[in-house]
Amino acid sequence: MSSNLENAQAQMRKGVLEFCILSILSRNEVYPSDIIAEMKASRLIVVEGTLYPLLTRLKNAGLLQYRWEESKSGPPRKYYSLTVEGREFLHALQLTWNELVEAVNLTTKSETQS
Amino acid sequence: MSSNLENAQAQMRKGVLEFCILSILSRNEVYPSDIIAEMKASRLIVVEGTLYPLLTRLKNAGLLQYRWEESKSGPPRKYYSLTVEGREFLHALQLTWNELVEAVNLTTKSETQS
DNA sequence: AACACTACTTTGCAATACATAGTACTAAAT
DNA sequence: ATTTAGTACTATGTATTGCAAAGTAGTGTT
Repeated sequence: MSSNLENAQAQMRKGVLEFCILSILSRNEVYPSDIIAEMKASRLIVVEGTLYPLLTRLKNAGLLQYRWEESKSGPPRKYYSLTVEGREFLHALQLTWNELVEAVNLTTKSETQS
Repeated sequence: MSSNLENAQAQMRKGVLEFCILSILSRNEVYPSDIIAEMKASRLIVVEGTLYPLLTRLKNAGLLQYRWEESKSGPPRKYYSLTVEGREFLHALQLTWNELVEAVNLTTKSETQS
């Protein structure tokens, strides 16, 4: 059983997961392990069991596409990239994120005033 | 059926829900309708069916306390406030939020570099 | 007494992150 | 050539939790 704090912190991270993954894909065509590495470098942990189904979901929604590529060190990899629709989607999420940051700052930093 | 975009946007907001509610309670002793009004003013929507169970959960976790207060215009109200433990919890969440904003900015704004 | 308004509670559902286990391909070791 | 290790992708079950919707109850007005 995990603590309340860990739960709440995880909740926060969950909210931006999709957004971050799409952002990473908007810069590079990468395969899942690359994404995990990049997110870990930014202190945003993702694990396989989360990422693979999420990528499939985004692909089925028409936001992502992939191509197979051979690998020297194992089975072939799925290299993902954004579709046109995916780019529009990402743009909308970026706006939402900016608004959210502003809203949270309002809520958490404003003083009582009558 | 709601769109993918609405889903993703809602996910983002969910992540900060607990944090914002605790923040509001750290400034004022308020009852649930006050919280709903404040969050709506900051463009963060919460509805009764979400808020009431959440407050109960936080209270059971020892982060909140409440006292009953009579109302002129209806049934008595539960006025909530943070416990000492709740304040510590909120402080930890504030740190997490700051780190998250930084991490997201890293992930979404950094350019490809080799 | 009936109705409206406000406040709080409960129930069931849907979305989804995660742990875990499983499949499959490649390369190296024996 | 078969086994073993490493990598990549897939599938399944569970727990959390936000929300819609329906229900209960107190107060004041008509």
